[in-house]
Amino acid sequence: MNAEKSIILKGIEKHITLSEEEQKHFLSLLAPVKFKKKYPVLQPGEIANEAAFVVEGCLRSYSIDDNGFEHIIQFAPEGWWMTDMYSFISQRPAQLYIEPIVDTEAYLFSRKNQMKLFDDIPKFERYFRIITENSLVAYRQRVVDNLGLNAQQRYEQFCTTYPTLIHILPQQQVASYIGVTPEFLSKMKKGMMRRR
Amino acid sequence: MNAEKSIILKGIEKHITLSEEEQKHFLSLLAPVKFKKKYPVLQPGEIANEAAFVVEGCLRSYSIDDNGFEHIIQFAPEGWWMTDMYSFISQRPAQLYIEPIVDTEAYLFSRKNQMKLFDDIPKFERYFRIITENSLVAYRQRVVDNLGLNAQQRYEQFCTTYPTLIHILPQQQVASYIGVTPEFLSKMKKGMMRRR
DNA sequence: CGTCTATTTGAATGTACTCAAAAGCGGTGG
DNA sequence: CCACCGCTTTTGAGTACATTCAAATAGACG
Repeated sequence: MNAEKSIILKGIEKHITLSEEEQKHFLSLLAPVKFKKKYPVLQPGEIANEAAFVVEGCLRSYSIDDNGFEHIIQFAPEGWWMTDMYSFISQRPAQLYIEPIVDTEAYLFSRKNQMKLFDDIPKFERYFRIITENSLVAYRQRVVDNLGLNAQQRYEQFCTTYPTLIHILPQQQVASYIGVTPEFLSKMKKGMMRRR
Repeated sequence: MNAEKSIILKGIEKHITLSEEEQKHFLSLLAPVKFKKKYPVLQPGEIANEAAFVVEGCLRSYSIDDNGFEHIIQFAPEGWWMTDMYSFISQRPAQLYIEPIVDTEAYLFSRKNQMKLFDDIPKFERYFRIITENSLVAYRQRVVDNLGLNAQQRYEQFCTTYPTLIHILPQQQVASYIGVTPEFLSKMKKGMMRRR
């Protein structure tokens, strides 16, 4: 058991307690992978057989609309899970792209292994229930913000929610996440400067 | 066990198998309630101690933004669960309003009972994991739609997703859900008529 | 019926987008 | 070390989609 793997166990042990045995068993179901920046981890139409737990780097998921514009749905920095949840749970064709924004190390965990794990060690069902609940709340907040905030407020919200990412990401990707054009985000920031 | 209660068991038995005993035990944790239209089931600041399973009627959850505008986050017709998930799982003050759009019958299920049930009958953890996964996917789709579709497309999306609700709801609530003003929705529909 | 609320309509306005071009920035190779 | 290339960000003018506000009309309910 190497040092990297323990980061995922730390996250799990916040929610459930595992024996040595159980830890080992779980880790044996993970496949370590390294993705180069921009490697197409998942594309619409493919099946998301795995979820990825990010150990180092950062993944993003995004959709492309009728006019060819990208819309970023989620970022997954270290310690976060990423998948196309729709495809992962239904094993139907994915709707999203998943792509590293920098060189990224992750563990892949297959739906098949997950299902088996739930039967073998029911405690894991609890862990995934909890992180799914949390993720649900995050998406709901996003809906609330998209409906109730203007572009300026969504940008401020983003800065407080992802204080780290804001320095790492190209502005276009921030724009894509909050739902404005890169040009407009640029103008907005200029406007914010003036006012202080 | 009355006829009404079986609708909730039917939903559950799509995902897990329960003995007579277990069914009875679960039902004993539910508190039947009747809400008159517009009764304030939950308000921001309160704690969502319970989730509600709708047996008859329909609930809605919504937020109110800085300018006093309502934004509908979710509808829960018969057979759906409704709560302020953020408050329910964290037991912190809610951010949403929950309100019946018509007289509504429901079962209340407390977080406390849920936690205990998970320990007593772990199978239930699976049921709630699954419906949380599904709900997560629905929210994610909403985010994708909000970012990638224009008002017209969001309206069409709504009509195909909630073909039943469209006839029941006042148009303002449809407008509030898809994120436009009632005036604009009205104009949009007129525009759609013309084109055919 | 009459009142209250929901919907429609229109004109003026605003927020954010489009398109085009210029400026900035980082990496790479001569 | 600097020149050049590609990519990101900025800037500006014109435009579009959706909102605002006000008023008229239609519907629902007691």
